[in-house]
This record gives sequence, C-alpha cells and structure tokens, in this order.
Amino acid sequence: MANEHGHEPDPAQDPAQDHVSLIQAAWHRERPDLDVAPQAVIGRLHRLAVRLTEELCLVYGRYGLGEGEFDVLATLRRAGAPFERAPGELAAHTMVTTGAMTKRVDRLERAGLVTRRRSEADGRGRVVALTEAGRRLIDEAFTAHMRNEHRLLGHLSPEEASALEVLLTAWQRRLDHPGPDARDPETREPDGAAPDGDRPGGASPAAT
Amino acid sequence: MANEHGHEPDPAQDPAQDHVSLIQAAWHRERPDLDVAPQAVIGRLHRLAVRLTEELCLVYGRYGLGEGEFDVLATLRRAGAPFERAPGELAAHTMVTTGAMTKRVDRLERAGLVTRRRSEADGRGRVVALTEAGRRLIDEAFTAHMRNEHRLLGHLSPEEASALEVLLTAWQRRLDHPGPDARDPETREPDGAAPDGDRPGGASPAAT
DNA sequence: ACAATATATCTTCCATGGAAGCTATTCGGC
DNA sequence: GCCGAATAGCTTCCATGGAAGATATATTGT
Repeated sequence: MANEHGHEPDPAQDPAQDHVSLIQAAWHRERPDLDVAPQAVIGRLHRLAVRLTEELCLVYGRYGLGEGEFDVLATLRRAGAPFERAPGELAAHTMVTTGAMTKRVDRLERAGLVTRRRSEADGRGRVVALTEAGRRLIDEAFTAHMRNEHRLLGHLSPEEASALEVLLTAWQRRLDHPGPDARDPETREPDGAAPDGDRPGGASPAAT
Repeated sequence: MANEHGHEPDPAQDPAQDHVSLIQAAWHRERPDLDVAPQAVIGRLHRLAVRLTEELCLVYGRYGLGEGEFDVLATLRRAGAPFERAPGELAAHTMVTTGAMTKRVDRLERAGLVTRRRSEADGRGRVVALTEAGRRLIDEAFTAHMRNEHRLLGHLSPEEASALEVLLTAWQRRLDHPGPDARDPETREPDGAAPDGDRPGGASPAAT
C-alpha cells in the first residue's frame, strides 16, 4: 500500500535496495539535472538516528520517562554529588531553551524526582537537585539504557564501530570549526547559512 | 557558564575533547561500573544528526516551509507527474501518523501548494496533488536543499563519505533484518524491545 | 546611591505531532 | 443483498518545545 504509481518497490522485499536508494532513484528520474549523491550519507544518517532514538525511548519509557526528562536526570546524575545544576546549565547541556527546561523541571518536580530551590549566591538563580528517588531511578534507568546501547551497537563489529566513531567525530568537528575551507567553493551555498547562531550549544541530547 | 562544578570544560577551547567524550568522562567518574563506550558512536551520531537537521531546516525556512511541509512536497514531487499521492501514502513515506499528515496537508492546502480531492476509485480515499505553485516552489527549494547538502557533505573527503555511507547502510540493514544473530548474547537486552512494532515504516523524513 | 543594563528564570502563546476514537466507505462471507 | 470487519481519513485532546516578553535580581557607570 505505498506504490500505486509503481515506483519505489518495497525495500523489505529486496534487501539490496534500501529506502534511501529508492528515493535517490526517484529523484534521478524526476530531476536528472541534480546530483543527489549527498542523500546517500545525510539521508541515511538521519534515518538511522531516528531509528536509534526510537529504540532508546522505549527504554526511557519503561521507567516512566520521556527523552527530555531522562536527559535532565542523566545530566544531574553525571554532575556528581550533590547532583545539582542551575536550570540554565541544564538547558545548555541538553540543548533546549530555558523555557523548555522550566517545563521539564516542573514535570520532574511533580514526580518527586528533583527539587527546586533558590540559589543562595544569586537571587535570580535556582538550583535543581536530584532527590533520593530521582537518583535511584536514573541509576537504574541509565544502567538499562547502556545495556540497550550495547545491544544496538552490537550490530557492528568493533572495527566498524571504531571507524564510524572516527568519521562522525571528524565531521562534527569540521562543522563546528570550519577550518581552512575544506569544501569545493563551486558547490558552496551563496547566501550563507548563519555561521553559527547562538543555539543552546550545550552538551548533548540523548547522547546522555 | 556551564562548569560551576569544574567538570566538563568547554570543548570549544580544547578541540581535542568534544562534548561526547566529556560526557563519557563524567560517567566514567560517576559510574565506573558501566561501560559507556557505545556513547562514542550513538551519542555522536545523534548529535551530528541534530546539527545537520538544523542546517537543513534553515534552507526550508527560506522557502516558508517547515521540515514536515518540505517532506510532503518533496514526496509528491518525486512521485512524478501528475504529482499525486493518497494521504496515507504520504504519511507512510514521511514517517508520521495519518493524523499529523492531515494537518500538514491542511497547511499546504491553505498555502495553495497542494489540492485535496476525493478519490474516484475509493470513496474513503483522498488524493493530494501538487498545484503548479507547489511544483515550482518545491523544485526551487529542493535545488537549494541539494546545494546545502553538498555544502555540508563537503566537509568530508569522497573516501570518508563513501566509508560513512557503507557503515550507515550496513547498520540500518542489520537493525531492520536482524539476521543470524550478529551481536554478543552476553550484552543482549533481556526483555526484548518490541521486535518491530507497526511504526509508520515508510520511506524517509528529511532524507527527502 | 541611582539609573541603565544585563542576567536567570518563568510565563504565555503558538506550532507541531502522537494517541485514540469517529465517520464514511469498501470488502467478505453468508 | 446484508451485516460485520477492515480501511482511509479526519477530529479531538494532550504532550512537548520554541519565541518572545515579563519579572526579579545583580552589576556597572557615574
């Protein structure tokens, strides 16, 4: 029920062709003037990331947590005793706005997993801290989370995993520090895509 | 403003340490009982995917489109003339629920980029079709999108891009077709994470 | 000390998508 | 042909997060 036009046969039936290559074939047919080669990497990276995130969320859910809440608890936990952080820090580390963090902390506070108090040093600031229940929960959930990540990564050999890590690290680094122009000026985007706005820029979501 | 505890120094100052490795170091300190090695790959994959998606969305935005709308228009466009699809097909291809697709098509219809009519063959069905304005817009936006993807992929050498594509493709395939158990049974998740629910399972989001 | 500005958090409103249920239509077995 | 099941799309309600502004406190220059 997805091929009324006869295009894009179901890849589940032909393991040699995945979704992305079918998409590329369709574009090549419709827009032969374009070189859609980058989709082979970017499209697959995107799809794989979505898939992995779904798998990770299944585990979070078993502990009654969403991705956002898990991320906040994990950030507090790895901060070390006494497991405290300012909302602004948490927002930066988990790459969301402070408004979103307010709501995440609201939910966690309601669930009794964190407490919120005023900062003694700075009247504007607040301090979010793990409760004993919160620490117990995140320790348990994170243990299961790592089991899950081991399972997912188990599909790759140690050599493949290592090679992938190297490539991903290099790409991210080059995106963050656009050193001596490494790309073909011919294919460059004319009107620049904001060098690097002031995004949260913190540590990591779901990297946990 | 993110290291009050002295942990996790800003990686922007030390290019040798990225966010993920700092997170790993923190976990190793707090939970030495866990092997957090998988984060090196899964965490970086996640972060890179988020980063790339942000970059892609900047281009969609220049054409007044969100990621969802861009995806729908692109799916219709690459279907080929007469650029028509049923809402259910679009939902499957773009990996969202039919409810979400209803709203996406609502927005696109309001913008005059697609039309919606009853199916002649099946009274329950609808047919979503690109308007002339819609076709012109997505052709222009997709051209810019590919320029953007070329720019982003330009940070990798052809050899790196190729190697990355191979690894991503293999991992995705093994996740989809868990063939002759390729992973260490020792680290396997006990209570299975649903073998493969009935997720939309369509073609691709943002792979476009 | 006071005004102007900066900062940290929170509040409000909006955009987007999922879950579950509703309606209309089609299909299948009798 | 008719009734129950299946199907397609839509509606409603809720969850989550962003954007922008509001509020309270801190800092700085004079």
